[in-house]
Amino acid sequence: MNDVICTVDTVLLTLGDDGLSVALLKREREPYKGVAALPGGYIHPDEDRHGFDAALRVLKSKTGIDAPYLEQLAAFSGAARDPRGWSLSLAYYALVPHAVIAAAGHPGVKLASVDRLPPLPFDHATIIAAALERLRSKSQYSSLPCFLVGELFTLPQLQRVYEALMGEGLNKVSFRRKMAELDMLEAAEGQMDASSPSRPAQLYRLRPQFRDRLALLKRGL
Amino acid sequence: MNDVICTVDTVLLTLGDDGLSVALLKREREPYKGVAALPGGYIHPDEDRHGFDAALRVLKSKTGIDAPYLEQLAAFSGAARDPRGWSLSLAYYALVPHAVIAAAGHPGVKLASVDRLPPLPFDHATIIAAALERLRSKSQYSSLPCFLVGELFTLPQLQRVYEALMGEGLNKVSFRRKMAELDMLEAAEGQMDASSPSRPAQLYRLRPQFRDRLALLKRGL
DNA sequence: ATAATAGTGTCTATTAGACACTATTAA
DNA sequence: TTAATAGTGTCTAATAGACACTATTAT
Repeated sequence: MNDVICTVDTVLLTLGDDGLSVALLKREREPYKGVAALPGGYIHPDEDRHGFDAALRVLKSKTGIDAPYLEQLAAFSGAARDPRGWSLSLAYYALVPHAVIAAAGHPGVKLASVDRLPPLPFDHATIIAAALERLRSKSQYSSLPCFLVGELFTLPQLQRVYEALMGEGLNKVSFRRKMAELDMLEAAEGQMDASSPSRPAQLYRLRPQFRDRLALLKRGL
Repeated sequence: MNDVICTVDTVLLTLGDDGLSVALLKREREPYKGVAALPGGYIHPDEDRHGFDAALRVLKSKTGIDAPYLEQLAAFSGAARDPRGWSLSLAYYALVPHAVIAAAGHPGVKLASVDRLPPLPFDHATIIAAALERLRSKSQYSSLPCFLVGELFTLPQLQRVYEALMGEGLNKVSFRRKMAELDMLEAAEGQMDASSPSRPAQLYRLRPQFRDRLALLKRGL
């Protein structure tokens, strides 16, 4: 009908020791064989019910990660982006806690700090830039950053995540007011200690209704 | 390679006498021949440099409209949305002043109020709903609504457009403070009168640098 | 002058941030 | 006890909205 190469690419983001990082994999085939690239693959019309399914399948098969926060980013298309011909990539982005990547432990998956990306094939650098912009923008007014922390977390931890994403310090009182306004957290009865030579902080978890959708603020941040 | 049907669909929006409206066209071919649908068509890999180009071409050929505000909305894909098979539609949305549609004057183009849409083929109702959500959301913190008015407009007119999109009245003083903060308007030297049996309002136009990109508010409207 | 809407000055209410103070743990 | 960080009360600053007043036109 019309010979468009249809693929999905996924920007899998996590927050590790050297900040926000993307999962990259060495390509197994030409073009760009051996070059680190976003986990991606062809859409399988006989297997994937829709694009979202395809992104889930690709993530699972290439990184071992199962049910992350996953959202369509945009479609990237054109004659110039792939040497094989006119192509269209459905780009998705996913957020996972750092521990989840370690636990999945797929061999080829390497994390690269978004501030020190290697040269990337196709328009993958553009796709990552778009994902970062989306993540940072949505972090201003939603619970999106919660998907970068584990199931249990403290408010100071969460605030540090927001601060890392938005690149600026946040007022503690305002931050807590906003989290209360979002009304998405519930206190766990345990307490934090481990790392702290100081007062332990209350642990929280996401309330069930916000584990697969976002809580939104009226007036940002 | 993989047999995915690749199309573009465009949600062309305008603000007319009965509120926000979408341009619909009767389909010339099966499936759904004769049914009103979004202007759309196949991607032409030999002709379109990328998806955006395809959307421009489709809009021009089906509605006669030339250089509207045009932005990618999302990709809609899957096995179930088109009886012909697994398909992927790149959806774009466009904003134009009402007068532009009249001036283009393509025969088959009908405007339907978004509150009274006819039954639509494929997932076009979903696509329109997504476009409206995007438009309303971006209107909260950007100059997007300016693309629904003509080249010259008054602040009261612009405020009415914002109010129509957001479905609520806005404070006049705050609205004007925000427009000043956006710093995107320049006064035209003429004055408005025509319709008014009262004081004429100052005419404004978009400053050149905002004619093809958005001005953004820090803290929403 | 009157009616009608444009445009502004200013007061009040709401929201965000600064800052300090109390709380709770480990050593 | 001290050091360190969690958590909160409260004052101040910034922003948004209410409201009324002046401005400019047609009749």
